[in-house]
Amino acid sequence: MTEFRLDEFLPYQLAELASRTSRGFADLYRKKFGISVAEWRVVAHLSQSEEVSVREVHERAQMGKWQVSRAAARLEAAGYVRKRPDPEDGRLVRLALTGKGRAMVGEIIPIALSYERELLARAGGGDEIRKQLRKLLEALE
Amino acid sequence: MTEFRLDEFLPYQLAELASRTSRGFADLYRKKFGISVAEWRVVAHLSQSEEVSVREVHERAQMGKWQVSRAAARLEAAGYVRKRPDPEDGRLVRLALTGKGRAMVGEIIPIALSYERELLARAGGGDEIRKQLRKLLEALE
DNA sequence: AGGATATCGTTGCAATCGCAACGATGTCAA
DNA sequence: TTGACATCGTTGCGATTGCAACGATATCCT
Repeated sequence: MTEFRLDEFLPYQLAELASRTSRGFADLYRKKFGISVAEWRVVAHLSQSEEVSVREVHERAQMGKWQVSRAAARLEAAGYVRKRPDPEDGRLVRLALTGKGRAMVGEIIPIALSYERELLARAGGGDEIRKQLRKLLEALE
Repeated sequence: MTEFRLDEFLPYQLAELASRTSRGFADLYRKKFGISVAEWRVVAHLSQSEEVSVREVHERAQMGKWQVSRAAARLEAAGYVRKRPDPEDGRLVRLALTGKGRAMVGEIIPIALSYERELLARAGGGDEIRKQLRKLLEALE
């Protein structure tokens, strides 16, 4: 049989890295704000754009649209996000951060950046890692 | 507000890479052999070692032991894996591939390697990517 | 105009997941 | 020996996930 080492296999390594970094970071904000990874992604995306539809987040943040929908519902219930129907297209729902939501994102973003910085520092350097990851991502388009 | 781009954020990029590569590869064997990612990991690990306990797979393959247990149960039902109690320690269950299981792994491994090769080739080179991923993994220990 | 078709967001449901608790077995110490 | 404790693998159960179908709205074509 061809010899094969699972822990040298690229998809396995990536899954490992993803689950560890994602969990490590999520632990930093879940306790403080009670939001999930999906909800974090939505508010992070909303912090870039003033007002966006569910569909846009679904496409740009690579989430299922039902994930966005459910995340938005929870975020609205928690007072972080406001939902209103698009005045021009009744099918669309426009999402935007509330003041409370903006405050939360304003707290999380520095945590995110410092988490990332520390990770890259511990891996030595960082620019080279970013470059290689980008190449991989492009290869998967 | 501090500006922040989700698609430049390391944990997000890694999650993206992991889900795409994992899904892309899984599509290649799920249709043919009807096994899940967890089951693939178990058989891949079994292909390296003659006979191992559930606990060993759980530790080395970074899976919850209940995942290993359930995956092993399904694999046994499908005839890919044999389970028997350890003769020296009645608590342990020793897992091993059957002939059918070895045949399956023998088919999947070349697929895995060629999938990985193509991915790295499309990302240009590959050695540098592997090195950077290893550094990241070490940084997360 | 109006019916067929497409798109958007939501929801019902089944499968999967992780945690915690369990029974079974083994170990250790008194 | 025997009782307390540890470890192994499994399972029950609640939470999360993804898919597919749905109602509502918009667009297109005749």
